[in-house]
Amino acid sequence: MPSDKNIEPTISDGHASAPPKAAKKILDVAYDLFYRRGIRAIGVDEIVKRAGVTKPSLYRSFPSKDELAASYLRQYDLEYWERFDEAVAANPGDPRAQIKAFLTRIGKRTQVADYRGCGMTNAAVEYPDHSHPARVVSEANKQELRRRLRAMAAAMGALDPDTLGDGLLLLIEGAYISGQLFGLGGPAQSVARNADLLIEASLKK
Amino acid sequence: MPSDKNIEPTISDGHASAPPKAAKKILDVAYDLFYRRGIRAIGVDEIVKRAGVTKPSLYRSFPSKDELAASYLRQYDLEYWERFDEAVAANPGDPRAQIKAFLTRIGKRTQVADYRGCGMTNAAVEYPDHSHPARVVSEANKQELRRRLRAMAAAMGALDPDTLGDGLLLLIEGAYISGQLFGLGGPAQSVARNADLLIEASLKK
DNA sequence: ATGTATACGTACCGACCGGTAACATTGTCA
DNA sequence: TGACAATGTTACCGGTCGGTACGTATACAT
Repeated sequence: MPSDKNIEPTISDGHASAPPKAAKKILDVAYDLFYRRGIRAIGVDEIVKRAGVTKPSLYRSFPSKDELAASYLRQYDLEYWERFDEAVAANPGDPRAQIKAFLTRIGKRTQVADYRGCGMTNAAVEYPDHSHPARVVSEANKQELRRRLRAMAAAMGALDPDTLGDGLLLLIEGAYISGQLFGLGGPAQSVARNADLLIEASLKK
Repeated sequence: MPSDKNIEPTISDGHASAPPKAAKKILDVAYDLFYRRGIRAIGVDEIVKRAGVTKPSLYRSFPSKDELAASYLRQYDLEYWERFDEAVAANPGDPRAQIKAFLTRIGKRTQVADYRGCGMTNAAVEYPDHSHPARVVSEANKQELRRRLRAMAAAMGALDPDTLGDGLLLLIEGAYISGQLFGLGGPAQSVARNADLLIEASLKK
């Protein structure tokens, strides 16, 4: 599989004005459009038009639209764990506070009129086929999220860490979805409070 | 808006062999395909082919594909509240048991390899535009679900009924989504247990 | 200056999208 | 038998889909 054609193999861009790299512009535009309006809803023509490039440029950097969608999600994955790790780093050694910080942030992000939820979740809904490149990335992201939540539930001292970890995952996914369903004033604003109640009820006495 | 062309306005079908009604076959096939594979993923050609009818027949009964999708969701809505009311009727006067029965059922339904979640939720993810006919139906269904859950939380005697109702909604949506993300053995199997823990932690002492 | 490699643009492909026009066929009831 | 409504048949529309063949421009090394 010679798919070495991806992003930024160039040197180090030492001095001024390196060529803006068509592939990067394409991925940036695709990221925005795929996330906001859905992958199936966006055609490659619109992507190249908004990126100011042409279609062959897209297909020189990405083997197919499906693979471009997978690249979008790989980028999303990176930024997702950045946000997660920020909440963790802000509360060292206190998994319960880490969760609370992460969920408070999610709860806030959902409180805008056009919130679009989680790009990973949305992609999985759009592509039920488990072998689709985008879905493969999405499922891996969710498996990792589950793993981390269960580990943190164990670190909190939960009676049944796997159940608590999964409960937190359900609340998080519920926040992503109901955030885009209800918009402002929706149920997602209470995700941190509900999570804390669930944690309290799940700890060893 | 003369959209009186829908389903079954015919008399009572007293005796044998009423014409099988193309509109019903179309809606049945569309229901199955839209739900299992997504609305955007299915073209009208495939629907009419699988239904054994022709395209003009579809457009005589439904003004557009978008409206057919909305009709699919209206049918989904009917069956959704049937299932909900079953769980309610099975536990008269006991809202906590009603919730538990409903969530136990959801948890079980998610435990198959190709579970596809909630048709309402999926449609909202596919159509971010709030004015889309399918999304209008979806949002109405979720508003009603929220209303009922909050009312039941109040009937349980929760300290903060709106927060508990919303927490249950988050768990339910999380179960729908993680059911299709993880399949067998996923977090959705614990939705009833987590809901019961959350309820326990939310009641007046 | 010239070769070479890489990045880009023009123009095009067949297939499918949702949707329609015009007409033939059928079954049902009066 | 005749009239009506529902369905089927065939052919078609413009637009968009994802994807590509092929020629051109630019940059750099020699």
